[in-house]
Amino acid sequence: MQTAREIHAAVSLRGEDTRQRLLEVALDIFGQHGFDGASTREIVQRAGANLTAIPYYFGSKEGLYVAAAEYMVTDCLRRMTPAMERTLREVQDPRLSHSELIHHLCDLLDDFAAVLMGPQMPDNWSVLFAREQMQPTAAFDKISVAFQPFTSVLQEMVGRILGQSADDRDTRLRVLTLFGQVLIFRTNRATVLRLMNWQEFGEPQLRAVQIVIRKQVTAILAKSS
Amino acid sequence: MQTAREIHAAVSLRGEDTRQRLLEVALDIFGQHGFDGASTREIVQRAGANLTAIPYYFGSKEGLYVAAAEYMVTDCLRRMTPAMERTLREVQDPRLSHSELIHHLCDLLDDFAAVLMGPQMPDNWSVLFAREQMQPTAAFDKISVAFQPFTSVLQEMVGRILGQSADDRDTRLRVLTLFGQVLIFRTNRATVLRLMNWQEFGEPQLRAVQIVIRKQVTAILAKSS
DNA sequence: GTCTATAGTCGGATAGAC
DNA sequence: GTCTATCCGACTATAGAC
Repeated sequence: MQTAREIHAAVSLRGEDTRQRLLEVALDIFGQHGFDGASTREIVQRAGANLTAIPYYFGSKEGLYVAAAEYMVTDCLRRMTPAMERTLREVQDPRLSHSELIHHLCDLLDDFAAVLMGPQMPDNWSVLFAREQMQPTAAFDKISVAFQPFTSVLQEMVGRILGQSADDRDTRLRVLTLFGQVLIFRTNRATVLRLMNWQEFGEPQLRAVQIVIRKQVTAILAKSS
Repeated sequence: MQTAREIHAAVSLRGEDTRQRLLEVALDIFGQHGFDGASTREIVQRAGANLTAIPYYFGSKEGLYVAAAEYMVTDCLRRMTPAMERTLREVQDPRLSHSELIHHLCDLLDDFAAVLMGPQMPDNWSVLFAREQMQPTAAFDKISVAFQPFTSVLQEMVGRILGQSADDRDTRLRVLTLFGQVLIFRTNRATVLRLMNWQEFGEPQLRAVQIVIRKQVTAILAKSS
């Protein structure tokens, strides 16, 4: 027989579980149809929850949207954390050579590409992310803040490699173009697949992309320039 | 007094005008709210047309969407055409030096950036474009076909500069990363503005971007690499 | 915490007059 | 070609029982 506390705990667990499933399904559907196009009915149906669970847990459809976006960036960052911590450790040594620094930077970008292109990053997430870039909503702040540590690391490394401040305008522009070279394989996937005659974006494709990016980053940051 | 033919011509003109206004407004609103979120009532209201004009001219809401996407790429290409024709003319000379070729390529990318970032390219257009990239609809084919000449030119030039075939896999990947370096300033505008501490994307900002891209493209395609 | 029932709004499409 | 009127389905949010 259950005590009152155990019953309450069980109920809470069930509630947390419902909340979680709603977040996951909502993220998928908001990405697919956009905020306006997404139907709360479809969300609760696929999540196996009741329609009124959305106002109950998230206040409103908009609250659910913001929570889903937050869930997405948290998950992305969690998968980027190991690579970032490794890089921070490697870079602590102040006597690293120019080419060693470039090597560590390329490793970090490799992992970044792997997270972006990997099967763990559903297309629908990217769509939601892209939409927030061009039409920021309340969710954009959460996205932006969460990604700041990552750009900081890149600025530090690029600045050090180029022998200029991490906050230098040129440094920041360079970081953005580095991002761009990786991101296009995500944001313009349809064009990439068509131009490359690829049917899917799997392991071999990721490898090819990583190789080209390494070549280009090395050339861009080479000492002669 | 008007003849029957003149009256008919006037009506046709009015019809064409309504059609045109619907296209322009539809493009803006589809970009802003997505296909599902866009309201035909809002479109006709802002276009000063009647609700039934959409089924009449475009068959359905979906027909209007495809027509609007087609209208967008036609307009973009029209603005890119002068630069492309100039480049094709410049590149005809088979004795161009390595650095001259790079120079012409940079000029083309400059114009590409100007079209992408310029005030003539509304944010909402980019959003529609981005959505089609990740969730292609019937409109994607029209977009894709229209842009093919542009990628062809880039493949030709990059291949020639690197001394390899225009259809080489490495050539195509290089072209994509070149695109990426420019496109990120469009597709991730919110992140760009925040990282650069820019309030808007005007003439000076465009200039700064063009300078960095020239530097990087030159480094990437330098003979030593 | 979860459910049913329902209110109130807005969506796209069509019929038919002019 | 343009308009009014209308159908009917889908939407979010809420009240209130359990």
